[in-house]
Amino acid sequence: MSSMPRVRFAPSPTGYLHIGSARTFIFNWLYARRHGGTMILRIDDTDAGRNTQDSEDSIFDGLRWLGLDWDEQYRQSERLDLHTAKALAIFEQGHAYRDFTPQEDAAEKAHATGASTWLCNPEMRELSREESDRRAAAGEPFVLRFRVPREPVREVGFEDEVYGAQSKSTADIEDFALLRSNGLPTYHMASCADDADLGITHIIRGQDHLTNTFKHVLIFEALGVAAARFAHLPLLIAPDGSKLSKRKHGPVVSVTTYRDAGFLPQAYVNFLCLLGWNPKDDREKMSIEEITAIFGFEGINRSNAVVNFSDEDPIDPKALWLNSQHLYALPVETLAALLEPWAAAAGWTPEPGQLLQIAPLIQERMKTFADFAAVADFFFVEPLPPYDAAELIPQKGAAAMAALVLERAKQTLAQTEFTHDALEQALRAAAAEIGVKAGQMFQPVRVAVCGRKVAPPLFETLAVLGRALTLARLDRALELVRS
RNA sequence: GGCGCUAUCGUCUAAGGGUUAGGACGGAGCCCUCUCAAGGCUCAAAUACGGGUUCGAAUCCCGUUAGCGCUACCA
Repeated sequence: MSSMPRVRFAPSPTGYLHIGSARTFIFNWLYARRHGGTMILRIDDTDAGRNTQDSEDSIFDGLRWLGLDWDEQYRQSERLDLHTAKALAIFEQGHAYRDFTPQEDAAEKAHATGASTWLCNPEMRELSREESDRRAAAGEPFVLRFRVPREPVREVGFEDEVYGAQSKSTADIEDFALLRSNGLPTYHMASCADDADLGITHIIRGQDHLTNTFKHVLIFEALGVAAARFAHLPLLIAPDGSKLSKRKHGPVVSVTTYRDAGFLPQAYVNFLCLLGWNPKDDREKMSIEEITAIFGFEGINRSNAVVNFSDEDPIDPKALWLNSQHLYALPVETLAALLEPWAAAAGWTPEPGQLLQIAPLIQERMKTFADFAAVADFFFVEPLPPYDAAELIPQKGAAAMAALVLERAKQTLAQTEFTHDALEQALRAAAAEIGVKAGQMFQPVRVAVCGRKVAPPLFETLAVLGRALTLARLDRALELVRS
């Protein structure tokens, strides 16, 4: 009987929610939800100097926007006693020692060893317990270092759920710090103590921690606890192959960018999932429920994934397409409701029910909500923004034809029922009567009513706009074409 | 420098000894059509390089190259 998995996402609050972090959260979340396990959010705020409340808030905001939740929450800084106690336990077991080398000298000595890797300072590693205690009692500052097994050297290994069997010689692992000279635990110490204490069963995190894992295995051993299972995720990288960084790549790495760009959270989650994971069939557009149903480590690949943005366009084209697919699949009622804040942002106040009428006309003409204002303006703006009178002139026609068509349209529309079928029938008949092609009839009307040639289908649009507004705009177009 | 990881169309990826190396985005073209979209169809586009193993290698092994990561009293 295996117990339910317990997984955690452990961000350090030093900036906004990074898309790579969001993806790590999602993969943890998927694993937990797939297996009926527990999702834990742990704020790794042991680096007091760099943590900010703003950052923490933006992480929460980002996760909430993505529609993600968690079952337990901890703050690492509130668990310092635990970390220190565990570090001391390791020390008492003889798996760690005090290093009294002043911080300034340490770097120098590490460099002095030349090209080869700094492993330890034998002088400190071999210090007798008596002397160590004496100097500590005298108040001399020290860092507590893990005593990596050296004689004999041995292999440290673990089985990664994604990368397979991993092993590394202790000859290549330095005596890393557990406690800083100010008494605070390092990341390695705090993280392992918490993972052990919280009963984390699967540590799912970025591949940048793959080599750190050997140290963590050593810590778990020294703590006398069974290590969690590990699953490392390929990293998200920039088109030039470099790691995505806030400093270098700016807004591209922030989840809020996609929210503000009018993405649907479920679409962005879908996009993130497809970076480094695939369902093994040809599905692309998937709901998070569908993904949860089949998520597993087998589907995760091992090479880093490029987020395909450019200087001209910070949005990955595939993310955009995926968003459009989710958008097109929305029920119109849902779409209409989601449009409200975007209408408000554009300064428009839709009539009750108006968005519901408009939604189906523009649904397949938006990639994101950011397109809404440009696509739907003529439904709300009166009078229309100025447009070039030349736009009113039909294909293979002249200004005279424009005037003729518009005049005839005006007469026709003054007495036609404003429904799709009636409008189409009447306008086609009108075109035939004055001897122009249907397109030569429709285009000037479209421009008169929408202010441009590119717009939703004409009859639906007219039906929504209504007779009064349509006739008023036709009048204005006539003035324009005659002047 | 040391150690670790990775390498399939421009990008995301499938194929894990036998396929014309598949799909998707993006690009090009055609169809549909009242414009624009959406949709349908077609085309161009990849196994980093070199050695093995094997009847047969994208796939297994070795090397090279490249990229990434770790190498802090950051996380």
